[in-house]
Amino acid sequence: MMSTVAAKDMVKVARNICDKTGNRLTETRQHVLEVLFELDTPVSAYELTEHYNLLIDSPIKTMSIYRILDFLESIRLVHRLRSINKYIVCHHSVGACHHKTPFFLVCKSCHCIKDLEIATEFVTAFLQQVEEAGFLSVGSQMELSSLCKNCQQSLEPNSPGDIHD
Amino acid sequence: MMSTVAAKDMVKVARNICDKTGNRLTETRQHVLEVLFELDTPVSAYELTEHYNLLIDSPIKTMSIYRILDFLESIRLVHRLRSINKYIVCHHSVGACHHKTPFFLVCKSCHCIKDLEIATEFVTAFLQQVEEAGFLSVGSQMELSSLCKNCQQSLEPNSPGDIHD
DNA sequence: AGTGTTATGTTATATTGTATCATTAGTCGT
DNA sequence: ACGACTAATGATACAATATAACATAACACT
Repeated sequence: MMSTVAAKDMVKVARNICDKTGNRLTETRQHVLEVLFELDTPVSAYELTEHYNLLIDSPIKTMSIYRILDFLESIRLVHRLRSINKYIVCHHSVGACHHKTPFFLVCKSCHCIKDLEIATEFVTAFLQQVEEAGFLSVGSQMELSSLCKNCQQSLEPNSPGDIHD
Repeated sequence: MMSTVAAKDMVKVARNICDKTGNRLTETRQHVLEVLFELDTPVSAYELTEHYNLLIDSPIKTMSIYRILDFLESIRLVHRLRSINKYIVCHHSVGACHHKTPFFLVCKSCHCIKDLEIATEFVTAFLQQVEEAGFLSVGSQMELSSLCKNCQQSLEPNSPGDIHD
C-alpha cells in the first residue's frame, strides 16, 4: 500500500498512542487507518471495505472493519458520524493538540462535512452545562444536522414546516 | 384510543399547525402522534409500529410509520434522534414558544435522553458560527453522544482511550 | 512448548430505512 | 353530483447498516 508522507505521520501517531495505552497497532488496523486517511471523506463501513479490498492485498470483510473502526474510535483516531452512519479519520491527531472537541456540521443532503473550530470558552461553558445535567460527554464530538451552501440552493422553498408559528 | 388531557392538547396544536400550513392531520397521523406522546420515550420506527398495533384497531406497517414520522418531523412535532435512530415527540410544542433549539443529551449506553435547556445567547452565538461556515442548521436540534449518571457508574474504568496524550 | 488473552475470519442474522407501484381518500372546478 | 387531480396510505420487495456467535490465528508471558 502506498503511503503519503502525511499518512506515515498518522501511523506514527497511532503507534505512539497504542504504545502508551497498551494496545496493538496490528497490520490490519494500520491498513484501515491508512485507507481511511487517503479517502479523507466520510465513508460507510461497507464503502471502506470496498476501498480496502481495492488497495490492500489480503481481503477483509465488513465485520472486521466494524471492529477495527470501533477500536480506532476508542483511541480517538476516527470519528463516527452517527447522523449519517459514516466514519472519518480524526484530523486533530497529527502533530496537534488532541483535546479539542470537534464540532461537525453534517450536510443532511450531500453528506459533506465541515469541522467547525468553535471557541474554547464556548465548549467549556457548554460542557459544564452537560456535566450539571449529570451527563458525561463521550465520543468527544458533536454533530449538527444542517445543509451546506450548495444543497441550500438546490432545495425548493416552502417546505411544510416553514410557516410554523 | 385513550387520550389523556395532555395528548388532546398535543393534537390540538398539531391541528392548528396543519391548518396554518395547508397540511392534513389525518386519523393515522393523529394516532401516530398520540401513541408517540403516550410512550414519551425515544422509540424506533419498528417499536412504534408494535405499540401502534397494540393500541389502535386498524393495523399499520413500518413503511407508513416512517412516512408519517417524516411528516411529523417536517412540521416539527417530532424529533428524530439520529444518533440512536429513534424518535420522540417534541415537548416544546404544547402551549410553549416553539422557536427553541433543543439540545439532546443522548446516553450512548441506555439511550435515555435529557433535553438540555441551553441559554439563548449561547445558541445564537453558535448558530452564527454555523452560518459563517456557510451551513444552514436544519432539524432545529442538536445531539450530543454522552453517558448518563447510571451508565457512567456501571462502566469499567481505563478504556483504551483514557490514557491518551 | 504451554497457557491465557487479544485479534481476526467466517457465517448468519438482526435492525434500520427506501423504492416502487397499487389503491384509497380527499380537493377542486364545473 | 361528477370527473379529474392530488395527497395519503397499503403492500411488497429490497437495500443499507450493524451485531451475534463461534472458530481460528497471532501474540504475550511464564
